[in-house]
Amino acid sequence: MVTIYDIAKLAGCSPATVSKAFNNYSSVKESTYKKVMEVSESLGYTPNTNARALTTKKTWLIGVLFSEDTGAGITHPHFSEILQNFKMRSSEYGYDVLFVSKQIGNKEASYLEHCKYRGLEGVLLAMDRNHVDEVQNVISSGIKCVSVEDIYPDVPTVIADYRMGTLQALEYLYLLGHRKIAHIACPLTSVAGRERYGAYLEFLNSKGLEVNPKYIIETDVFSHEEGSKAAVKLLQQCWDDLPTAIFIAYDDIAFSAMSTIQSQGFRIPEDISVVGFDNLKLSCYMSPALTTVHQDRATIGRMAADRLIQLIENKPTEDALDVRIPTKLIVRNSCARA
Amino acid sequence: MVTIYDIAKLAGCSPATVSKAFNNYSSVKESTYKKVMEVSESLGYTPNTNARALTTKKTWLIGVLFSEDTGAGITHPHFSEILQNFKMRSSEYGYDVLFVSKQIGNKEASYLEHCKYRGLEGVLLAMDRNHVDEVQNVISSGIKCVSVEDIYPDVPTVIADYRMGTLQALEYLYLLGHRKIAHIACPLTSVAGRERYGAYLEFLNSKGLEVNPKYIIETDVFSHEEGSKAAVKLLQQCWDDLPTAIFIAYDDIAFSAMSTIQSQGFRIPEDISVVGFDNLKLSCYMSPALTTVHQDRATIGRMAADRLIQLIENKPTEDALDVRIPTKLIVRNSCARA
DNA sequence: CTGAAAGCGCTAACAC
DNA sequence: GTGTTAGCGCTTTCAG
Repeated sequence: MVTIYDIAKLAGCSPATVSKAFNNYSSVKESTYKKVMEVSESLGYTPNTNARALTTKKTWLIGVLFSEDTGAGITHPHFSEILQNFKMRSSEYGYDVLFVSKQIGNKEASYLEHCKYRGLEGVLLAMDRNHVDEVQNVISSGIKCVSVEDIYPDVPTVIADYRMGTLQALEYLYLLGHRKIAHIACPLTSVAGRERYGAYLEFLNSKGLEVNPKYIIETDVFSHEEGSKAAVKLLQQCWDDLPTAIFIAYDDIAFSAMSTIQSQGFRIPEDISVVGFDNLKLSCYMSPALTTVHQDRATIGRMAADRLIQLIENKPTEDALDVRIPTKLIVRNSCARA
Repeated sequence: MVTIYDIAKLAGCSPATVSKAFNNYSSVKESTYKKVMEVSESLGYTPNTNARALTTKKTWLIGVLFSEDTGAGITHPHFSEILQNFKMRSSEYGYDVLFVSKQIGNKEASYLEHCKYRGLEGVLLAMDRNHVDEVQNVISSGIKCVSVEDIYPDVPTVIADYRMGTLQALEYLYLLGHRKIAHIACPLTSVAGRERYGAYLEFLNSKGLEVNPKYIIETDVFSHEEGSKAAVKLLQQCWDDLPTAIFIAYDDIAFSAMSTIQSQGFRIPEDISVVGFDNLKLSCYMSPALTTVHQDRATIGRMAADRLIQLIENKPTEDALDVRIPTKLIVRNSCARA
């Protein structure tokens, strides 16, 4: 391994000067800077982060904390896109991204221990409620955090404006004349589930529509399978007074719900209109193409990185603690006039 | 920050002993071991990787190299699932997973420089051909590598058996009586594209079927949009002699191709049968549900981790350089008798 | 079984 | 402008 000592020797200067050259100290003379760079180039020198971090206490390392349950986490198209953008933005600032784990060597460890072990300067939180306590420990430890999935007290949050999106979807259905609008909610343990459900109730209220409990189905997990189950249940429990439209809180669930509804002999949108939420890539290839609420995951990922790094570097910000990214209704073919 | 010195003082022993305790040296007396653990527990001690790595030269760090072009990389459902499993398996062995980037602090760097900078012990390769030279540099540097996407000389590879999968798909169509089988290939710059296309030709040959160039469409990128374009082109160029079945080398492309074919007035499977490849989660929610070739991404991810860590730890292996994971045909509703 | 001491590669005062 | 020196937190001989 090439070190600054090797370079110092060949460049005819001290290790300290080499270090300074690499850290762009203005005091280093132009000519010695060049000499140093020349030599290190020829030796194929790369600085060693571990040594650097040991003295500076700066690791340039950010952790990401994702659920690892099947179907969740980075496997989920929503999060993978956020992660991708988060990673790219972090890199631009010079920070590297590491998966937080529960393992140190061959020992089980807590998330917090792992974060400390690696000297993570900040952590992106994208965990479900299944591990709140552990996550709360990380937050309480003082490590800088930003969340893109759940809401924790005092932790900056970058999430799509779920209320806005829900209202956009429902307003659209309302304009098409729908008054009997059902709702298939995603798990109410999630912010997405709660806020979309809350906005649904708010909307009905604001329009003076009655809240029919039979029109509301709550799913247990974020998964395709749930959609079929929910659709079956919905149709069953209001067979005598079917809704004319369904607002489904999550595209992935909408896909399977649609397919189930169709297999029960209903036409979409002629018999029942459907609006989803998320605008997953495939929603346009459903038949009919799904009308849904788009959320801007690229912006979420990038902005989460911006905020986290602001925090890490103690930069002032004017952003609110809870930042909401505007949504947009994407109209396709899954809705018709009532 | 709590260090071994703090612990040594309180536990009434030397820092060296603390270190030994934490590294499970058998020479440490049971009672002092307990004392050390007790104290470090109460102080909330966590060892510091940077210091550790500096002396041991072992970072317990593995890099993952993914394409960052839109639609590729971890955003791609295929890779995100591989990555998820790779990460989980690596953690079990005590290795942490870091994204390789092209940035060191605020300086642009090569992948190799970044790997050296972070002291990565191994790298998972999942890059497209757009950056072969850079990837080749990493490989040549001696850093241990395993590929799940492309094939590089002397680099262990864990990929699904694309030939097997293709043959399964085509054999099935053949049994249904299809003789005019078209092929929409994914980019031939990829192993997936080449091998599936190659197996397609091999199959036609083996059955004594004529290769009709009009029945073959090559797409340029892995994306939904390509599917529509390819479908339009295919239908156009063999309007007077349509195929009765299409083998589409990639589900994502199949989704949009199907939707385009249907919008042109053809029924699937009555007029045209379709088989895809990959068994993406959503293939069962297409209408009709897509018959496709399943590849076992969980196994690929896990096995890639196993192999990489074997390499890192110089463990002997009996695995071939190029490991192929068996595929399975998943029969749904997109094919009918010819 | 335990401890002293050297050193991993680098940075940061402080002298010069 | 440049060099000397100490030290970051840990592991690892080697004595004892």
